Amino acid sequence: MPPRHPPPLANPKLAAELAKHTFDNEDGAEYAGSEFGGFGEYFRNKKIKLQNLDTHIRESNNGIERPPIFKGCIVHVNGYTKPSIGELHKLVVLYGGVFSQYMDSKTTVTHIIASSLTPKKLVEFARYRVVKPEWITQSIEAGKLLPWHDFRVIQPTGSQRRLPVGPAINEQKNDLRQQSSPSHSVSPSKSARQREFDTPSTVSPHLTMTRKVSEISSEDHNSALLVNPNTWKSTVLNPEFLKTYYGQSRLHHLSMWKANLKLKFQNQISASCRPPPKRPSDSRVIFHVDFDCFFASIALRKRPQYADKPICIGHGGNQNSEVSSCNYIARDFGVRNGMWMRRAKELCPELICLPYEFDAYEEASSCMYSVLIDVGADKIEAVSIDEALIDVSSLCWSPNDDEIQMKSHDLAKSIRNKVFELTQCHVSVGIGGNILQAKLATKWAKPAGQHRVRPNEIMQLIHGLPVEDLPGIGYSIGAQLKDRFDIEKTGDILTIPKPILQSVVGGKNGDKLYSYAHGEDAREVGEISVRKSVSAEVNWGVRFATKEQVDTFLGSLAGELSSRLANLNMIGSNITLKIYRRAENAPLEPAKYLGCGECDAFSRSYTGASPTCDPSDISRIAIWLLGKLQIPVGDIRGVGLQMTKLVPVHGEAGRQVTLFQTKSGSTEVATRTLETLETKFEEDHHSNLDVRTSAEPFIDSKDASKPVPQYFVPTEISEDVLRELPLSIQKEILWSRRPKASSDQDFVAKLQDESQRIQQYGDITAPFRRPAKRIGDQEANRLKSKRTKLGNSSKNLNTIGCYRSASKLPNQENSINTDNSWALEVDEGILKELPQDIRDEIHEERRHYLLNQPAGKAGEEPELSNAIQLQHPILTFQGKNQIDDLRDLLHDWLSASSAEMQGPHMDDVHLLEKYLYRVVTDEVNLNKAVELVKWVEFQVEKVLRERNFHDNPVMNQEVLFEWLDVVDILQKAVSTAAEKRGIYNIQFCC
DNA sequence: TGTCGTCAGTAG
DNA sequence: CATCGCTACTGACGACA
Repeated sequence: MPPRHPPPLANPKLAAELAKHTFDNEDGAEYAGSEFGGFGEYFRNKKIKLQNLDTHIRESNNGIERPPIFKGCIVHVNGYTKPSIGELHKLVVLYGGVFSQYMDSKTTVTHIIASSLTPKKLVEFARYRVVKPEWITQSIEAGKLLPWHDFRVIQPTGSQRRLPVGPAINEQKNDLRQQSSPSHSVSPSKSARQREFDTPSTVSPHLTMTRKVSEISSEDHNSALLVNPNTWKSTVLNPEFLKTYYGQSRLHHLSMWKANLKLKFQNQISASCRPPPKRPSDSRVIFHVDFDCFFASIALRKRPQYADKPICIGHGGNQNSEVSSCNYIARDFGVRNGMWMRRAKELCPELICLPYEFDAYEEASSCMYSVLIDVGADKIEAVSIDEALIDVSSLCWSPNDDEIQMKSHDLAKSIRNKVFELTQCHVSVGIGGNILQAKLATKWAKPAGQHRVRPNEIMQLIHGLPVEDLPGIGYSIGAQLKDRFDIEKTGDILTIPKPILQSVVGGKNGDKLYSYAHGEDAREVGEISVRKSVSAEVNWGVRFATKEQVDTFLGSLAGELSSRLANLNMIGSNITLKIYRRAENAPLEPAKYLGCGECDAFSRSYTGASPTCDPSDISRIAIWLLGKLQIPVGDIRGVGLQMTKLVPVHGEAGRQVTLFQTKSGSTEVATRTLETLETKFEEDHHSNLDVRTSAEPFIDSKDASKPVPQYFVPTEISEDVLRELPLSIQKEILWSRRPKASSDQDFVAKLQDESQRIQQYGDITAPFRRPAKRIGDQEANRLKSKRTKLGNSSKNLNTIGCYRSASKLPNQENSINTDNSWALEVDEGILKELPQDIRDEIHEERRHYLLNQPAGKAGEEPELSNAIQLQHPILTFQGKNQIDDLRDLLHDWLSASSAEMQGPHMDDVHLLEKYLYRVVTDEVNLNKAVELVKWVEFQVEKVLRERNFHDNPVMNQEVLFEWLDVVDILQKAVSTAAEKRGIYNIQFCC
């Protein structure tokens, strides 16, 4: 047994954490006197302890005088840093500064040290001096406090998006990046040691040239890159991409295999009528069966000549491909899975790289599983293609431990022999009293062996293991434990009071660590779990130069997701788009060919009222979601689509499947799955089922000839999205939105009140009915000539680069729309009216927007009609959409009404009001709306002046007020709409 | 207090 | 030439009602 509770002060980092910890409001039972005698009392006064710690630091460097470089500085460290938080603490204190452990005291903190910040922290710390750790180390080297500006992590606004990428600066940034936090990287599980090679390597001479030009856009860069047809073929622009990519991606295969196997064995369990006997948790025998370096072993079957040579599996033997598996000879050289080939070859120059054989893996795997099925275990759980758990308690357990030892060894031996017979590959078997123990035992079993962890050995065995060997503990948590507590071994976990541990790694992780450190594991083999998400993503070969390319690829990815859902007979109502964006300081091309390099991840999701698996629904939603992210298309390095809130397709199970490309046989699998899933769903997801049953029926259910449609019908879908949907669905949505009790006061409610308007005034709904894909050429040309008046911005408007979302969903409407494209169309006349600061802001937005437009390929101007419909719709009112026609219309309306001595008809006013509102928000033409309001005002005054001249002045005054009210209402609508887009103080002076 | 959206981490 | 950096799940945390 490891010492459970050594004196805390033996470990300075722990002492620091303890000192930070507040013991208020915690159940004292966890560390009552008997367990952690004196802790609470000893650390009652945190400040004293901190001072003690700092004194301790100063004294430990006996006598050496150090300049008080950081005098007056109060320094706080955020996230992982190199040097670590502990070392920085020491340095700051040694050189005269004060170290602040507390986040909540950041108001008094003078500097925050961080290698990099998550996007959230970037915002949170925007007002603080956030500096790289080098500020500390270099200041000490220089012997004086260096200006913090030179080390800032957050660049001042204005230059955030585009930094000059001249070679010298780039080089420096790469240096910094190598030390940056893994939390910022796409693959945090990769060690920093490996990632440091993820720096730009050889690029084509052409690209090298372009990189020397400052201010080159990522879109231009991509255009240049894609000129090479071979490169183009490897990217997502190739229509064949998904097929070839997924065919060759090891990680894709691993994930798919895992999911399929899991499903298969869960079905088998639920299909078997005999429920396995429930056993107490202390009388179980679990086997963990695992192929030894699976891929490598398979490769060697056909190539026995390499059996005694170091080999590995990867795509091509070149520098930046990843080692996916390697044999034990290669491991002796230090080669590891996931390592880049270049590094592996450095470690082992003789290393031979062999190709993948995905089909062979499946075959060998199924042999192993057939052996395991024949064992007659109580339960079986597929962990992955090469790894499984079986619960053999019925076969092996006995009150006598020696008997368990004997029985389990015989069984393990026979499993290993049978699998080897069938596959010529070795499996190792780990045996233990729970999953944790079995998996750990496998480490001792390998290679080609078996090992059982006896109950009396378990603690001793576990306590010397690196914490990362525990399930669920990876690179990140491991690093935190090392940084914060200086802990690397599992046994040391128990030296930390649980609440303090939890304050660092989180509550659940803390619990898990504690029970694992005691050798306990509550999980059971073959636990049934319902699939909660289906997703498809690509983070390699993603290079876009235009928005059209992104849309097309999102379409393909939506198709992929749709067909995966269909194969599972699933539909879902929540779609999440995930985007990897090239990190601020990352080079335009990472070291890995077409890799994503260092990225920031963003996601946006949308929940509809009823589930779907329709590819065009998914595609439209995805495109719309991307609009919310405002990411320059050239910086997109990864795209993912995920469907959640899943429900199984009821009834005609086969029908949905046949709508999509389906592998032969998968229908059968899916159908078998169905009952299991539905049963499970009804147990687990009552509320989810409600979603479907409560949705509006879109097609008369009495019409039995039609299939029940699974349309995706968001209740609060934006008009943007609505317009993109097929006409039939649009109508159904409008119907489902039919008015309940609409208050005259509630403008928004009136906007929802569509269906009545359809009947009364057909024209107002014209924008909904317009097939968004088809705008007539005539109309497009007229629009073009109109747009040209905006001057040199017209090209950018039409070629598109930045996504936009004109309207947002309720609850997601933030104070200011971050879309800055609106700035382009603010009328110069209006601009003059605005206060100076707002004018500046608009100019800045214009600059920013234009800067972020990817230039279309020279000589390949996208088709105008196509480009326009991607921009925004031209809304029609009573059949008119051109400003002059509309003026005529309004003129006639006013003249006719006033000729009859009438005030306005309020229905007409509301229609116009709504139209103008949407001209601003959806058509994104503030100028047009303002001009129309001015026109109405002008007409009102003019017409009424004329009437005044002839008729009863008293009558006319009442009517006059009514009409002036109309002007007021319209002005308000336009102002409100403009504010929604972040434009204030609109002037309506005629 | 519960629910939702987003982000991060993990395994194989 | 290169290269094929996926996917399902859990958990934390802040915003919101």
